[in-house]
Amino acid sequence: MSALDTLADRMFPDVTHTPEEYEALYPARQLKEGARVTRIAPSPTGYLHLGVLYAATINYLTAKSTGGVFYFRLEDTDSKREVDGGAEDILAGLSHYGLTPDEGYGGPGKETGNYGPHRQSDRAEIYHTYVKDLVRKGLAYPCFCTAEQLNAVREEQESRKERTGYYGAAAVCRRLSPEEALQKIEAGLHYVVRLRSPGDESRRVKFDDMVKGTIEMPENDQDLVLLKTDGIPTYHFAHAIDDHLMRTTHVIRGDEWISSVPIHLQLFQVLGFKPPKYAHISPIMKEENGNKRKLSKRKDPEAAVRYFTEEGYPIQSVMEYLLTIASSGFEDWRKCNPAADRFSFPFNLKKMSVSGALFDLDKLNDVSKNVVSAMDADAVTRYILEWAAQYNQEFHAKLAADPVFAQGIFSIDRGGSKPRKDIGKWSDAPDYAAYFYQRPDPTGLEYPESLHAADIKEILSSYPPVYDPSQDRQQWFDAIKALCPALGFCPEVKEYKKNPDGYKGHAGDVSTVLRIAVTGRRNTPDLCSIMRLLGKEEILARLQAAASVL
RNA sequence: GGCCCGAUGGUCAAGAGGCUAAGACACCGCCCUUUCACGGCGGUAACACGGGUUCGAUUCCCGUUCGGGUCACCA
Repeated sequence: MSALDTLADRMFPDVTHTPEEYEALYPARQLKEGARVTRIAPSPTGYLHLGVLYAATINYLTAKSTGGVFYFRLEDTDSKREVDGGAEDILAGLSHYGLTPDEGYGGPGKETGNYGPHRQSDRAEIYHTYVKDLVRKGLAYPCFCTAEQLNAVREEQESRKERTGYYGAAAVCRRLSPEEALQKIEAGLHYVVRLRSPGDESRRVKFDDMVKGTIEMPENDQDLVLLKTDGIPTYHFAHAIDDHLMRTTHVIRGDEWISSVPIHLQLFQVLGFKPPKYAHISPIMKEENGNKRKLSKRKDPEAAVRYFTEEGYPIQSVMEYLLTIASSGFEDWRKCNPAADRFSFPFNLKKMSVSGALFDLDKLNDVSKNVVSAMDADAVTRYILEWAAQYNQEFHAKLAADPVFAQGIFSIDRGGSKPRKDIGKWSDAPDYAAYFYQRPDPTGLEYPESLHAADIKEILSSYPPVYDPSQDRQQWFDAIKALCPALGFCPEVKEYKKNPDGYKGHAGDVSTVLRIAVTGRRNTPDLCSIMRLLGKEEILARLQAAASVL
């Protein structure tokens, strides 16, 4: 038995399996040619972030469009930063947006697929098996340097303006013999396990990134940490092991990882794995003081996907917006295929934008108004009810008290070839519907300045007798026109414009006065429909209240 | 600072060695119209800078500037 074997056994006495066994346990997937296996592998350090949803969308689309597999892996190797319920929130959020993984970690005790476990904290044995093998082969070694020592080395390197890190002369533990290392372990010293990097900084690695193109960088020569003191792997090592064993074909992740690719490639090489294809996507940015920066969980409310749910953006809207950012062709495709399932969009990683897009709320709102305008009243009412139950109970109580009336509100001017686009998110609804539930304050009404109070009062008092709820839109307006001559108003707007001085105003002004008295607003959807919904009694009461204060 | 990546209107973006440099959002104007919204029409607004290569660069090359990322026992 060699000294390295002894060392390896001493370091990992509990490892009973071999890498070969795991290779056999997780065989290559039997998928059709071209099928891509992708994944979303968030770490539960907070709630679902827009960036994660975005990356998940792209991974999902990539897998689905090729008949592949999209799975979920939980990267919970940093217990210090873990947030309670984070994993569940992320999982629930993804499903909510239609990105349900085909396999993976599904919550406490829930695992699907043949390539698990997918929670890294459940994979310690696997990682240890591979590290042990590396130690035995002399490709990894224990390092006993303390944080203080490491800091001292770094400062030294900085003062000499050298590249910092654990490499070359700084890599003291690399030069320990297996016997010396064993001795330190026996002495009870804590250690991490480092890779014995075969890299050379003067050589260059080249790789093809599916979105950024060909990239060339110096080779990695850092003896990076594989296993932390607590025996838990670092991201880099876990990435290599997991994505290999889970047979990921395409690693699609944020471009903050791009500078680590030389490390990852080296890891795959040392472990004897075939590396996956990489696609590094640009993050969604935010503008601040004229500069771009990544959307920040702390500073930007819209970074949390929860924000969109709370604001009441339909899931379709958020997804469509994400897709327009992800692929410039999406909007055109959507225009040609208005009803198509968004996931049937022929997505292509190579057409993704290379630089990060600024998050544009205006654009989201526009996308969302289009989405909402295509829904029927039934759906809109249902969604608003659902949203309000959660985020605006007072409003919910009003709607729920009379669902038919509520649906009536959202039916006005809906449907047809030119639907209204007033509502972009459900939180717009309370204000949109306010006057249906509350009489305007008669003393606060603002009428057009061109009209005299006396004329307004006359309009208000002469209208009630001609109002009949059974009138259709045309009859309703004809009745208003018929009232005009006696009031000194011109029934026809066009005619009025030819001779403005001959009248006090026109039929439109008359209806505006009624509109204001009934709704308290100058701008509303079709007044005739509003009146019919409100009911004659209510209308008369509102008109009278308005007239009484003049 | 080292190493990577990037740069087309305010934003998102097509584009290609020669075009009047698309389109969408936002903004402005006009039309339609009982208000608003919708819709239609039109408008303001861009190839970061300096060198090359070329008959001709916004497009290719180099440099500069600016922006972004990364340099952990975090992911």
